[in-house]
Amino acid sequence: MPKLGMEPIRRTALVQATIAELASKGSLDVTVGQIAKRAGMSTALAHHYFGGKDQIFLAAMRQILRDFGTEVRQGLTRATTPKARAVSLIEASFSDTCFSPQTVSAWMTLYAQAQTNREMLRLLQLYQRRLKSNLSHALRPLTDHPEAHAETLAALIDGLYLRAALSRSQSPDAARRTALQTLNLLLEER
Amino acid sequence: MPKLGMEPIRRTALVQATIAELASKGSLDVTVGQIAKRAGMSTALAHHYFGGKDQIFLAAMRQILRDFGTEVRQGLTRATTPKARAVSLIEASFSDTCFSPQTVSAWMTLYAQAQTNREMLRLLQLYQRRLKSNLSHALRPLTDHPEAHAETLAALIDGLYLRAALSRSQSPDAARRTALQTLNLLLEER
Amino acid sequence: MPKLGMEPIRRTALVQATIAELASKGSLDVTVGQIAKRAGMSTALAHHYFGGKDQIFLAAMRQILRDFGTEVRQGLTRATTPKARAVSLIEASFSDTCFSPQTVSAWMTLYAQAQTNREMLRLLQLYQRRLKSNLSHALRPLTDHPEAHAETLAALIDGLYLRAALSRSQSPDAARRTALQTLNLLLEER
Amino acid sequence: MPKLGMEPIRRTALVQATIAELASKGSLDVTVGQIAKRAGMSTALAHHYFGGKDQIFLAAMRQILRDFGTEVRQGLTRATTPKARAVSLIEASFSDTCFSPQTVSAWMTLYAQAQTNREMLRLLQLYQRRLKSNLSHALRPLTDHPEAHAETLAALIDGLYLRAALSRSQSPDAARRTALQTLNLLLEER
DNA sequence: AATGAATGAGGATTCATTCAT
DNA sequence: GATGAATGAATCCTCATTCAT
Repeated sequence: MPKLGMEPIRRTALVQATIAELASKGSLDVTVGQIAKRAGMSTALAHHYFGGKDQIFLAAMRQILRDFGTEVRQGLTRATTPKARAVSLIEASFSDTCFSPQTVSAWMTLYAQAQTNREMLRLLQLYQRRLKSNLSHALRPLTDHPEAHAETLAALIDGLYLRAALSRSQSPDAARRTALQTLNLLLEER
Repeated sequence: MPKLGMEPIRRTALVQATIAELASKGSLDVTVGQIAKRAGMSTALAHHYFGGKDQIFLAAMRQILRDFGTEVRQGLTRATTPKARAVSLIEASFSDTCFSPQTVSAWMTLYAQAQTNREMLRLLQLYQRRLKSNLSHALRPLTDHPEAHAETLAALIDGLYLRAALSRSQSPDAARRTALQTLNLLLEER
Repeated sequence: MPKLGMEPIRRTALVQATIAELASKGSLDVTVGQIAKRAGMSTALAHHYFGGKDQIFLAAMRQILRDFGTEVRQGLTRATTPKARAVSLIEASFSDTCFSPQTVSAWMTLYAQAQTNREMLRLLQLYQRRLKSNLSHALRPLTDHPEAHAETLAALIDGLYLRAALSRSQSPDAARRTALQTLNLLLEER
Repeated sequence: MPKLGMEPIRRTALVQATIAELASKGSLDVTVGQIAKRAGMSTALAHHYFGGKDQIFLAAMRQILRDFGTEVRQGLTRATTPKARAVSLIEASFSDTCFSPQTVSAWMTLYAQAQTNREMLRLLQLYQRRLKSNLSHALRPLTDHPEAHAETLAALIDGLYLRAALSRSQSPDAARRTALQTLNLLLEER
């Protein structure tokens, strides 16, 4: 019997390498060769396990979103009140990991690719729906317009993230504060 | 005898062609060859006038932002009250032209490129600063926190645009309404 | 304990798979991976039993010629007169099996490969000699020039086959009739 | 103005190089790189002028058929009687150039490719139709069955060529004689 | 001013084959 | 006997860029 069970190991390694390479290059211009090299294997093996560059990329994006989702869920678990749940969603969106180079790169990749790549678009929409649904669920006990406010907050979070991640005109911290203030404003409304 | 004054004509043609190509491809995968062909000249000439692909792209981005800026300024001119000025800024951000394929493509390009390309980043920051400054200027007579509210609105606009442009989970129209409602909310606050 | 007698089973399976794959692809562009998969084993095992792709192909060609040979012999057995023997040779050459996709593919492969592959050439020559020898043997009681006529008929059969197999400008049936008419003509000669 | 008119030169060079490479390799396994190198240019240029490997190959095949066609036409021009025309067609089919390595390779390529490549098939059919039509035209004054006899002779020519070209069991000369004898036989028939 | 010509460098992908288990 | 693992080498193709005219 041959060496067994390498597939998950290799796939994981490739996904990690993709994320790392994405971060170090800071752009989408990452070749399968670079990824494979970083993952310690031949390009042929990378293709063998993923079928193609697109799928490697997709797997990397999925991983990043999965990690983010885990963080979000942990925050929600710790929160005991509806308000605390909303706050935790905002804080997860501006955590340090969200601003690591690879995560920023990945998000920008996702935005750029979503225009042409069906799967990427689906992935992005999944995230967007989840954020909004989490927010509206948290806001339901607190306002008469949970849906509308969730939409506002979700968009605000994305916009603040974009500005903080790319232009540094605002620090992540300031972005988080702005989001929290808007949350308060939305809830105070009579 | 050489034709005189060709430079601005050629440059304009190339910029227009870049924007058009960006729109039709819906992605950054546009080659100099395609651009030059659409502009009715050789790739060599395109290089001659711009020096390289990056600079052609940059010029195209600049043009798009310039066009957007013009639209914004026209809206501001027509507005007679501070509130109307703020509304016009929002409306300009969700106008039809902003959602044309080429503009969406251009914005995503800008976000993606801003990570690695210094000039692209500068351009993006320029837009961001201008939007915020326009907003805060409009809000100044209306609120005690023009800066903070401008920041909030600017980010919200970007986030709503992103969602409306990419995922169609929201229509441009709904995005505009959300922004306007938030504007009202911010101004109603005592 | 090792399974015994697997070798012939595996080899047969691979040969059949090769022929099938040749047919479904309709060309020589068949990979060892595809063959092995169809045969239900790993590529490594295919190599283990055959040593290399060339030998797998060769074995497949041999099998096809062997099958054809069997058909020919059965036809000859059923024929009771010299003329009937000649007719049966012609009919075997234009039987349905000869025009099945895999057989056509195999013949073209053989012709193409014969230029560079010694074994393939030998195989082709074997077939050609056998056809001519079968024909001349059948014609011997019927004509003064069995060798010459056999050569003519053999070439005619190959040429008609080629035309019918590839271009469909002629149906297999028409090809057979043409060959039979020429046979008659050759025998009528005084 | 740039260096002009290179296109036909380059295309010709590539076609010649393809034919030469086909001959020296004796098989279809010829890469664009090898062809380009032999033609003294980069692979990129080869692609530039032809668009792809298939089209380079196709152009080479066309050239070979064109050359053959020219030879045929010259033979026909010199022939003064119908019989002489038929003879000249046969002789053109077994001329020395037809048996040069590159021509043989090209024919085998054509047969093999015709199965999958639409254009190659069309080319082959073109040749087959032309040969038959030339033959039937020549035979018309000489027999009551020009069509049938043309078909027989065309197929016989192809079959004899195949045997002479590949297996050397027969010399080109013997093949020609066999074809001529069959021609006589077909015309003597009452 | 303008361009056809030309290429080097690289990139995704494929595949026959080998090896350790 | 059997196979998953792994790869080197090759192939087609693309593209930004340069150059001579």
